[in-house]
Amino acid sequence: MNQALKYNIYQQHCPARLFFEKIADKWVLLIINVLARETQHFNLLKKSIQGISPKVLSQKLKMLERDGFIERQVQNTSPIRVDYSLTSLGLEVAKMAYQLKDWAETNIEQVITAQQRFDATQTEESK
Amino acid sequence: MNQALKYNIYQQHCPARLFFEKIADKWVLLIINVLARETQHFNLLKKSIQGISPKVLSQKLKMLERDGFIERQVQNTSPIRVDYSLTSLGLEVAKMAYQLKDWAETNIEQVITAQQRFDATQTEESK
DNA sequence: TCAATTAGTTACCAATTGGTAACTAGCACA
DNA sequence: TGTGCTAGTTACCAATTGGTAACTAATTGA
Repeated sequence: MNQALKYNIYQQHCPARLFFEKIADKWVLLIINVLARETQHFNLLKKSIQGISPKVLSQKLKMLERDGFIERQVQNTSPIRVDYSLTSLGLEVAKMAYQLKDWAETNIEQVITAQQRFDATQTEESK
Repeated sequence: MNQALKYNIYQQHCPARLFFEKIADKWVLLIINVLARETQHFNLLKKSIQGISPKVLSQKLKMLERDGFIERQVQNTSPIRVDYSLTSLGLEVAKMAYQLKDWAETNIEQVITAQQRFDATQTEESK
């Protein structure tokens, strides 16, 4: 059976749609991008992703662990350290997350140009 | 100059980060996926993407047009019809949006399995 | 003249999301 | 015993996001 027929993100209550909504999230994609570089612990992640609060980071990590994208490993060091790393499933999402990140960083100038062009025609029209 | 050094999505106020946050959005990715199949007009888009309200659709389309991802063309039919289609810039994002959609639809079952496994260990622990 | 169709827009409200700051818990070191 | 470190959690509040329903505007055909 074709998966594409079974699950459809355009359908509001389809499990694939609900899941799609979860990964189409800035914090999730940023976290996955950081973990794709290397295993990190909580405070390092917080430092890497500027602007994320411990509350949100904790929530997203929990969700990502439950979904099977990341692995949480408590290290018996002192003070305690908890390592987060991508699973093989998470690594697959990381490829796409990286493409988005890379695209954003290399094409942002084109977007800014488009915005300026658009804004210029808008003020033109309102004359 | 290396673009990767100039723009960095991990930095909170970097233009690339702001832009990344805009495309890491479920409605945006759904709209782009629909338009990647074929040019559509407003009501067709609304029908295709179950659960989107006209307000949100209108807002996102305006943003996507300003950013240079889609083109808005008013057709001189009666009643009026407005066609939305991807630009070449939009087509690039569409490739990534499609990968995410496809991945979600084909791998959702693995995620559900992971969730069940996780939930089982959690109730185990709370005994 | 009135209903229908397309493409929105608007006001108002509800839900979700996220920030802040202070807190807990366990352990080590001075 | 008290301070510092890690890894969170919690309560409370603010901001953002989104839904609903009713509305506009232009045009066509009955």
